[in-house]
Amino acid sequence: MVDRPSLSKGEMEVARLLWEIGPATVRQTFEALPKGRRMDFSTVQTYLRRLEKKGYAASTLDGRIRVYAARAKARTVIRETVDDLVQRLFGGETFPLLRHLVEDRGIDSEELAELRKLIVRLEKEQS
Amino acid sequence: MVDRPSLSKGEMEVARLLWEIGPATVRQTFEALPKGRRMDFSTVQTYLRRLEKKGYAASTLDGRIRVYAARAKARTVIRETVDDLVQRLFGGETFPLLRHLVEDRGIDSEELAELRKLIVRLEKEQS
DNA sequence: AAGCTTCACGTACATTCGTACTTGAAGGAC
DNA sequence: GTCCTTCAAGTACGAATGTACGTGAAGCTT
Repeated sequence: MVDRPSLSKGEMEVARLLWEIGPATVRQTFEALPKGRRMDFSTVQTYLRRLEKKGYAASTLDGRIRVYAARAKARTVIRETVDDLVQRLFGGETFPLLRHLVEDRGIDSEELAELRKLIVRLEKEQS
Repeated sequence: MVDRPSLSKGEMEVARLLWEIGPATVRQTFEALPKGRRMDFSTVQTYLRRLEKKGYAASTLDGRIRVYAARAKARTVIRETVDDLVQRLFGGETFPLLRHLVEDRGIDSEELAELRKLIVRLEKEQS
């Protein structure tokens, strides 16, 4: 529907923070960065500005402080992003990515159980 | 190990073709593009050149024709790429991506069965 | 042998990206 | 009311990206 330019890697990180902590100031977003991920305050500011320009966020001034809120749903952006990746890296096939995830990277038994539940549910729905 | 600059989206598409069809000339790669994916011959050429420069491919001249071969394994590149995505878009958690794949996008019953087999096998291995 | 076709190779060029720094206003501390 | 801190907003700037075009040599066609 709305056609937005796609997110760059850096923008993605910041968008994720916005989804996680809800509407937030630059500083709050900055502080929500995963420890170990160093990024200048003003870099975060730039990303937020760019997110707004691209239509992924909206901001308002609260007094003299600007507050950013996500405008696109995480689910939607994830779908678009993963679609694109699947196209480019897997030629459009989803399953290889799925297989990669469960085979080639540590999935612990808890997640495995969780996944199994998911599958059982889906199998029921499909029958 | 080898530290390569990451692949851009366009480079990814072309790298995938190289993995798929094996060592290939620019033309062969060009012709392996999915129908519907228009890209100039010389754009493909540029991507192959850049893949080589980044260390993902190697080429040799066969007479006057240059032949490109993948140098990085698909599996490795996929791991790196997906790792990066998971970091940025999911804050490092793999499971949400997995859930997205099975829930939010059509997975048919055949794939579901396949996935189930995978899981059963992994559960055995883990126990 | 003259002309088309196909390459390799170099070059181009606007846009986006990552990553900030600067300036000036507003608030708070003392 | 002076100084320090914190913002917003503007600007910066080289590297990477998407997407080609130009040139000149080699080979193919007739």
